[in-house]
Parts: sequence; structure tokens; C-alpha cells
Amino acid sequence: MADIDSGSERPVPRKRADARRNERALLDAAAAAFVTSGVDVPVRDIAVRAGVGVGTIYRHFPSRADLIVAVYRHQIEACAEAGPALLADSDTPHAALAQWIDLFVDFLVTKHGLAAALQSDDAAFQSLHAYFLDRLVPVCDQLLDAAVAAQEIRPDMDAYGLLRGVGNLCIGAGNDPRYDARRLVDLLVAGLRVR
Amino acid sequence: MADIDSGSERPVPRKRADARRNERALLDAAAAAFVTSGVDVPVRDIAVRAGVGVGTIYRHFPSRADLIVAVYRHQIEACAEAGPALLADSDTPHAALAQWIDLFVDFLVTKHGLAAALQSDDAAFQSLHAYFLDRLVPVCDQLLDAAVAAQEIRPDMDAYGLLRGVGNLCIGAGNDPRYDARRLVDLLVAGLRVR
DNA sequence: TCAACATACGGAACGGCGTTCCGGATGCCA
DNA sequence: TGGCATCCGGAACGCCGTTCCGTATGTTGA
Repeated sequence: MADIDSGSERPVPRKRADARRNERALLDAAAAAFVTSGVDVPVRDIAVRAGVGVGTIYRHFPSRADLIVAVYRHQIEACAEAGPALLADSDTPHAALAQWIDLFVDFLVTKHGLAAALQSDDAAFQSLHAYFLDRLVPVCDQLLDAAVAAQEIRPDMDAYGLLRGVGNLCIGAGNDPRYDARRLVDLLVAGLRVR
Repeated sequence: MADIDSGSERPVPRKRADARRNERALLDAAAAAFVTSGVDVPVRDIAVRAGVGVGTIYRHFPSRADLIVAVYRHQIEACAEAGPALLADSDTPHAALAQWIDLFVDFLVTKHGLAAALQSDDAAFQSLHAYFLDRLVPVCDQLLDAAVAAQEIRPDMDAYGLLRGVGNLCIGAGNDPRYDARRLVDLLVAGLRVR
């Protein structure tokens, strides 16, 4: 989506230098703030870190959810692209599915508060929700289909439901040493197998 | 906890009539508001429903979490007490466990937003968290122990982790027809079985 | 180089939230 | 009925995400 101006004419006349600088500063500041205080960190804190006013945040990112998406876009892309690769490399589709879900869990568990934000029905988080779904559901679907075709798992599980379940299980992981989200996800994936 | 004054002397001299009336009105109003708008309903709305000022809510319930606990206390108690009963009546401990978890899921799924509040790390919800845990973890532990003793499930699952997992899976159920929390919980419980 | 303009900035302001505070009202008991 | 402990209502506080707008600044054409 970025840098479409590799073509001949220039319909989008490039943003001002300070705007580009601020956008970069905001992405860096937000990433750092998310690590320190979780994705629920107040917008004002991010603005202070970036040395910028709050208004500037909203010029670049329509809502806090879009900022979150922007910060994690690369990692989500990487996760999505790992799906077909795992399917090609693994011994069985079920192994690929398990490994891919592990990747997803790794991602969520290390982002304090992200899993909770993902399931929030707050309208402000709709774009976050939508981006994850658009990008990951098709990948998960492909893995599920392959495992079903190999008769490794029961055929009545949909990718959307599974991803939401895994996402839900990751909520609060990392806050509480007594709660091991990964083990529960493993249990869930184990329950998926044909008996 | 209520009505300790069945004894002889009366060290706690009974609350004023208007206070008792308001507490009852608040419980009723909160219950109705939770059904209509979920447990996240603004405190002011509950106050309006009860025909009372916001200050009155906080005199009776130290925080919104305590109001939630008060509203659902009876149902939580019922769920807790159903555990031993199911264990006595069911054919196998695993069946009892599955049925009990079903009860828990039934309870959570019908309380819009409760499951999310339960997992929130917000300090205001600590008493909610604590009450659920105090009351339900021992029951779940008993069911798990029995099922482990009968060699029906793997022995490495703790009651706290399981309850949190089930609670997490129930987040957002009821908002989204595409998400079937019960099915995922069933999968989780199925994954618990020894292979 | 400079003026003029589109673009972007900062932070005050807004509406909503949970919670606290306190002057005034009210039930209770002597 | 008077006096007092108890309780009430709702304004006020601090924090939040988001919006708005007067001001500043990068850019561009002359």
C-alpha cells in the first residue's frame, strides 16, 4: 500500500517532509509504548514520547486502532505468509496447522493487551478486528481444509471460530504466570483431531 | 454473608429503611440494566433506573465490580453447589466435569460482557475476579481430581487455568452469531481426555 | 530569493466514563 | 417532638479517546 509512486506520473504529490518524519516518529514511539505499557497505553503518552501533539496522531491514524494495525502490520503479514510455507514444508497438514497457530499465539502473547483489544466490540477497534480477519482467516481456512482433506481433524470447524477461540485464549497471557495460554491452545488443537 | 443478626444481641443495629429499600432497588435496576445493555452499562444509567443518585450506588457497593458480584451471587453459588451434586449423580467424573463446565458456560454466555470483565486486569474488577475464583476454583479442582483419579483426563491441568480458559472462550459469545463459544469449550474439554 | 498557499501542527476543548465529596434531607429513638 | 446518626443527590474531579481550529511551516512558482 505504501510507495505507489514507482509509476510514471505522480497523482499523489508526496507528503510534506515534517509529516513523514512525524509519522515515523509516531510509529516508533507507539511501538515502544506498546512494549512498555501495552496497547492500552493512553494516546497522550504516545504523543509525548513522539514529541508531538495529540492532533498529529489523529491526522496520520484515524483512530488508535489504525495506529495499532500500522505498528503490527509487518508481523501480521509475516504470520499470514508463513501459512502456505508451513503447509509446503511440514510432514502433515495438521502439523502445519499446529505450528502456524503457535506462531499466532507467539505473536499475541507478547503484545500486552492486544488479544483483548482484538475481541473488544468497541466500534473504535473495528478496523483492527477487520484487518486481522481479512489477513488471517483465509490462511487458517487453507490450513484447515488441508487437514480435513487428510482426514486428520474433524470437518466441522471454521477458520473464523478457531481464530477467535485462539485469540480469546491469549487474553491476559503474560499478565499472570499462573495462566498458560499456550497449553490451553494446544489442548484446543488436540481436541480438533479425529478420534 | 447477609442477615447475620439471627443471634441474640444485635451488634449491627440494622440499616435504615430507606437504605434497605434503595439497596433492593439498585440490585433490581442493575440486573435489568445488565440484561439490556450488558455489565458495561454506565453507572449513571443504573442510578437513573433505580431512581437514585450515583452517590447512593457507591455507598452500597464500593465499586461497580461489587455490584456485579451482588447481582450474580446467587447464580454463582448455585453453580458452585452443582459441582458436588453432578459428581455424585453422573456416571463418570468426566461426564460430571463436562456438565459442570456447560453450566458455567451457560451462565457466562448469557451475561453480556461479564466474561470480558472477569478477565480484565483493571484493578476495579479485582473483587469480581476474586469472588469467582474463591468460589469456583475449589469446585473445579474437585471435579478435575476425580476425573484424573478415574484416569479419564490427563493429570497436568489445573483448575485455575481451565476456568480461565473457559471464561476466555466465552468472551464475545452472544455478540456474534458466527462465534460459537460452546463448541470451542467442548473441543477444549475433549482435548483434556487421555488419548 | 521571496511571497503565497496548501498542508500539517499543537493543544485546548468536548463528551463520556468511574469514582469521590459534601451540604442538605430523612428515618430513628429517647 | 427534638436531636442526631445515617443516608441521599448530584456537582465535581481526573482520566480517557477524539475533534476542532488558530497558528506555524514546508513547498512551489515567479
